[in-house]
Amino acid sequence: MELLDLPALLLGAARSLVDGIDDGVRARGFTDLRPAHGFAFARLSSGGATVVQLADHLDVTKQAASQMVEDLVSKGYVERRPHPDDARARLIVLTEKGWACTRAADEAAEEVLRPWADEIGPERVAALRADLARLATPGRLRPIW
Amino acid sequence: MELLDLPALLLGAARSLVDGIDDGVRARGFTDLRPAHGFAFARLSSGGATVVQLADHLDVTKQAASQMVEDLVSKGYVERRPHPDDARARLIVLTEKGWACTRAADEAAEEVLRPWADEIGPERVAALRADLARLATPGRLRPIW
DNA sequence: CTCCTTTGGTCAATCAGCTTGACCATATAG
DNA sequence: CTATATGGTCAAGCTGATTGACCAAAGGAG
Repeated sequence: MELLDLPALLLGAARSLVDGIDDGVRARGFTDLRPAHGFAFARLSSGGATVVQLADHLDVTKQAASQMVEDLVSKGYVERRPHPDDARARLIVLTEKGWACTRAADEAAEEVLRPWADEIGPERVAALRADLARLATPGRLRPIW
Repeated sequence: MELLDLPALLLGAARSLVDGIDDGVRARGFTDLRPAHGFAFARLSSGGATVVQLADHLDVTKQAASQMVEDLVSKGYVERRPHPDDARARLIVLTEKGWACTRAADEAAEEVLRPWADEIGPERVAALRADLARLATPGRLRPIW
């Protein structure tokens, strides 16, 4: 059993997926975003997050996360609100534009994955999900590009 | 069926794998390499390649590939030989050190993948391989980080 | 309550890896 | 033979990250 091509295969699949979704998002009019922003949106879409929480989720320094937030604020996707419990912190939340983009990303992901999922069938999808989860360390997601 | 977490799952698995292999390679004494170098080595290990071929494989510009080759030459992993058929071109080939590193990477990959493959069984591995291949565009591998 | 340490956040400088643009040498087509 | 295409390098610049310094508010210990 040749295992050694699995990393390349996995990477290739991940990249196709991410690129496909990114294309779909751009096609829906959000042309000033990178895939990494999508992972930030995913974190922000459940009640917002602080810069530090975002940094932790993206596995970058808080400075990098802060720069990204500044970028997203200037483009109108998120806004900084005072944190309800901590006067030092700010709660970063999606704006309406941010939500619209999130919906567009969900549509794009569905569009890319649906034909593939239908082709291989639900039980294979479930198996793949389980096997991948077992392979991944419980650690965090790093959006790499 | 919730498909939308698959990108993150895939990315997470790919990253665990790549990081695990990278750790193994470092543990074997090759501390001055990044994962991207591994993908270059994979291309070079089958008879060498020109800078342009390498650039194509890595999906970067030929300038970027050239810089990477220069880096690997200076570290002793590859060498530039005159190309047998084309006086403009140079054939980039692995040195003995480059081969040693390639073997180390294979060992590391085996070490990371074997327990997981044994756990889920060969038929699941085969299914996963097939499903991933179907998901990936025939396009090229991009080593992203 | 006051001190001291920890934590959230930003500013500034720097770095690594990649891109674009210009250029040269050789190959190849007409 | 000339003209264009291709392999490769040099140089400059950009982007997304990093490290380091710093400030303000929080939280624990006396």
